[in-house]
Amino acid sequence: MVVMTRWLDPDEQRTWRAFLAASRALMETLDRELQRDAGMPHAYYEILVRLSEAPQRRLRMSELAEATGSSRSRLSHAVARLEAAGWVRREDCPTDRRGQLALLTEDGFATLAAAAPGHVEGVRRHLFDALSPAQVDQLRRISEALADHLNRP
Amino acid sequence: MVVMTRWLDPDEQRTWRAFLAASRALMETLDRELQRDAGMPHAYYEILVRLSEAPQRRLRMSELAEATGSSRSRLSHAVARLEAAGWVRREDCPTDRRGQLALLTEDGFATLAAAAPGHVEGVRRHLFDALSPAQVDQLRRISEALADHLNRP
DNA sequence: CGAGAATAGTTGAACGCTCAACCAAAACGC
DNA sequence: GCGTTTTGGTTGAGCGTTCAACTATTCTCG
Repeated sequence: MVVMTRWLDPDEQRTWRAFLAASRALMETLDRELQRDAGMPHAYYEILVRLSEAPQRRLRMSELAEATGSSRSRLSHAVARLEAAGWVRREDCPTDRRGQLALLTEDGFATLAAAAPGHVEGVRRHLFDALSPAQVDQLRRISEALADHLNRP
Repeated sequence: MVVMTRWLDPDEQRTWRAFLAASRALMETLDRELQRDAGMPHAYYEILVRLSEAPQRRLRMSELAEATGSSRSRLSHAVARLEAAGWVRREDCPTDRRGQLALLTEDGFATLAAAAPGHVEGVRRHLFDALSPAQVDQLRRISEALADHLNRP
């Protein structure tokens, strides 16, 4: 059966391209800043953040993957690099012999603490400073609706 | 001089993380679909789109880079691959001997035409179907403000 | 005009991500 | 209990991006 494409009208087209350009530019800017100032990509920073917030600064690999919205494979590669940098260590999971825990080292915590102010400042300058309080609220609702929608079975 | 970090308040934190998760998930979903259905990443699809819209389906490399929000290096590598696939060809620029034109081949156009309906459907399903018309409008204004802000000198 | 600066584009190495294949341990089902 | 399936995680190859270095042309202006 032939299904007609629901093309985008000019408004939708404009919205989609603006969103594409803005989100890409924002991410690239933050990524570049973090790479320059802390020597790590944003994805790695996020891993350190999640570990730092976890009880005992340790998480199962699968939980960490879930928390950072990453594939298991990506996380596995990333943790390998973070381990080589001395910022993360792996431990066997005591309750499941398949499992691995990733834990943030003192070094990793210190590196994160050093990187955080600059990065947060970047998020504020590049994102929040451009938006009114009402827009921030709108963006939150939009993003949550979107994330919800994408996670539907 | 010591500058106090302007940390994110809980609302901002929530907004930032939601935006991060949503935009990443959206891009990954569309990228995966395009890779599966058309054998190219979203970035390459965008290059073909821009070329298809240009007069005579050809653009200077630097204009193409600008239009797709890409670095010259990235574009150079990308066009090399697209050329190998037979979707794009390079030509010398007649007015500037440093310059190169990228032009969309018939094959490239056909491939784009075949990929477009599926991709547009994906954008609609994953993005617009999740939002009210008011939210679409809000997202456009937010994205344009953001892009503007990021381009300020 | 001519020297220096700016612009256009390419290249190669290093890095991060994806995908598919894989191994090991746990959970399930009869 | 034991084969099957599912889950947790890793691995290596291939691809796309970044960054810095580089060549070649054009622009600037004293």
